[in-house]
Amino acid sequence: MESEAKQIFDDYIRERGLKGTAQRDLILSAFLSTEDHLTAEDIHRLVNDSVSHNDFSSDKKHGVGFATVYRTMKLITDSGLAREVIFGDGVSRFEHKYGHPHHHHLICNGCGEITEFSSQKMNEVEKHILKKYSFKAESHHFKIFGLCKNCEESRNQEKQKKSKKNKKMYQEDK
Amino acid sequence: MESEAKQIFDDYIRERGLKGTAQRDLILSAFLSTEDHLTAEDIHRLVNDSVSHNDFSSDKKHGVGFATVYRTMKLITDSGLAREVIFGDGVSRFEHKYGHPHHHHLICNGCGEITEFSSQKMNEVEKHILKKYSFKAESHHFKIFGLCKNCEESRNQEKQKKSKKNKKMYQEDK
DNA sequence: ATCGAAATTGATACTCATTCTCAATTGAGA
DNA sequence: TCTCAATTGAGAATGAGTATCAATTTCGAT
Repeated sequence: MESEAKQIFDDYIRERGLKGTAQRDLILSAFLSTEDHLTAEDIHRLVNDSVSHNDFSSDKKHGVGFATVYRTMKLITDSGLAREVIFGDGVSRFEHKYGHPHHHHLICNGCGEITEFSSQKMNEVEKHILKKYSFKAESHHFKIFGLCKNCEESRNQEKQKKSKKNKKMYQEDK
Repeated sequence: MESEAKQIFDDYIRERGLKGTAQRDLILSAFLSTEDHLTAEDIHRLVNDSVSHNDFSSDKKHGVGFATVYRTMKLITDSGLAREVIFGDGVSRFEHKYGHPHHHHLICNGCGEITEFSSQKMNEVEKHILKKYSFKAESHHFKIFGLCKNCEESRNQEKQKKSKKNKKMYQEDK
């Protein structure tokens, strides 16, 4: 649960002689509040929106800064609660690691939806590859980009409408 | 072969009403000259080094600019000769696509060595996943980060040497 | 071979995510 | 409470990649 995660972070902070702060609490809570794959900007927004809604802090002059979000997400990642994922669009995202066994991702190029999957068979194939190349894995990630069911269907409908405008078309390798 | 690739690029250029230029030739040649996974900076260096060695162009005032490298690599990618690969270190790399069937990567965190692999079994597992989620793949990429055999061995040796230097140690009461 | 419209180029300014710097503030152990 | 190291926010800095633009080059039409 969320409180377990907070305990883990708290332990991590104390073990290192670091300090607990209101900002770190806010950022961790924001991160834990959803299962989404959040960017630093997402977290920054979540945190500052929630702060402005809390009137107990009406004397607060500043929101939480971007630098603090980045710094804290690094701590949360190092504590083992988060994993950084890179989908190649130039922005890092953070996903839950605690209580979330390793998985891979389907990323929809249409709507951006992210679906997680895992496969025992794939793990076995990977193990075989690693042995073959005498490679010691530290992390691994299979990403499949494409179209989710919904986006594929709506794209087909668009195609029918625009079917006269077929200009550019080259084949993918297969 | 290299000439076939150049023909493909030439065709691509002409089909689009674009122009052939010395810079584009240089950049394509640099890209084709190696099987490495090159960054834009790598290509920029390769191109400008080779130019300075060619005395036929001693009246040339400028080398090929970074912008031209980026622009041309985009063309080469669009022509189907290159594929952009993102290893998550903040820099894009380009690898051969023409004549190189799809594959995945082992990336050594120690020396940076990149090993390519492919697996029919993995393709089958992927096909199964795609069906399960009704997902239409457009691209996919399995990356495994870790240590190659050499780096793993030298890391173990280092560990043995430094095994006495364990100073900092906080109690782990759990 | 020349002409000229259109494409291309290099330099440079810019964007954008992320990191760094630093003075001011804050947390927590003594 | 005191003290001092850790933390903070603001803004500067970084670094990869893109956009802008005047000058240059290409290439098909003449």
